[in-house]
Amino acid sequence: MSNSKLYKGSLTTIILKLLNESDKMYGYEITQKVKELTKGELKITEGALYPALHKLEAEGLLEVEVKKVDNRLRKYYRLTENGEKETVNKLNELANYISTMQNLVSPKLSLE
Amino acid sequence: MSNSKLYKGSLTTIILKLLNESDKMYGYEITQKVKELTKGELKITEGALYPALHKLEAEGLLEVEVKKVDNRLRKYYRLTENGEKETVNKLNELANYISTMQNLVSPKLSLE
DNA sequence: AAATAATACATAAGAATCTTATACATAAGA
DNA sequence: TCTTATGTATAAGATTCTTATGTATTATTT
Repeated sequence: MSNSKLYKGSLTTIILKLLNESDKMYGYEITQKVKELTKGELKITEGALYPALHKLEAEGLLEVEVKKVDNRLRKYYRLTENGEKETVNKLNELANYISTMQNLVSPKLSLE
Repeated sequence: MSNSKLYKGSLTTIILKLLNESDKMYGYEITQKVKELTKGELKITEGALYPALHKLEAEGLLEVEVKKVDNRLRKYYRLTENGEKETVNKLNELANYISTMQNLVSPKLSLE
């Protein structure tokens, strides 16, 4: 995803949030969207993406619709009801993470 | 560390930053400090911490000083010169990560 | 006095997530 | 024609963490 290890664990959050905005998306589209939105900072590899999508589907957070476009296969994913709930959870977790980490690394206001 | 998977990959950054502030610390002290600073949000387990410290030492980012206090062993860690440089890198990576993720998940300002 | 919690370190098996490599297939561009 | 782009998929290996276990001393509680 990036040379930084911090992105480890973030992929699910990213997928859910993008699907929450875009209604339905297919895998390759997600990789391109992320590359575009982050101006190349973050590149989702297929080896990470597809297993993640399959897992989310298996967990009932995503549902699939297969389409053939230009004689090529596309698997469109969209959030299920549980998927929408989980999106809220994941976004809260991200906000918490950011807050906690900022608190940990920001120079403390010293009272001495 | 937490029920949230987002913390995966953050431990090194946390350790380096704490040592950057506190000059020298020992492992158990780090776990307590993190618990205190995050008000219990984040608990560093020994199974994660000690291997991480050993790895940082092996990489030459930390150096160790063993002391006996109250007949109990303490291994004080402090940043080496390279460790200080790497701390800067890690903090930049964190700032980048936060910025990128906020950009990804924040509702976009639509121009349409 | 005895049991438990706290302090202090360590490692090993397994889970989870990602990288890297490979595979297949079609369409578009050089 | 060869490479790049589009599109999905999996498998081996690396990395990081969880959970469990082990050892040892000191402090606290029962």
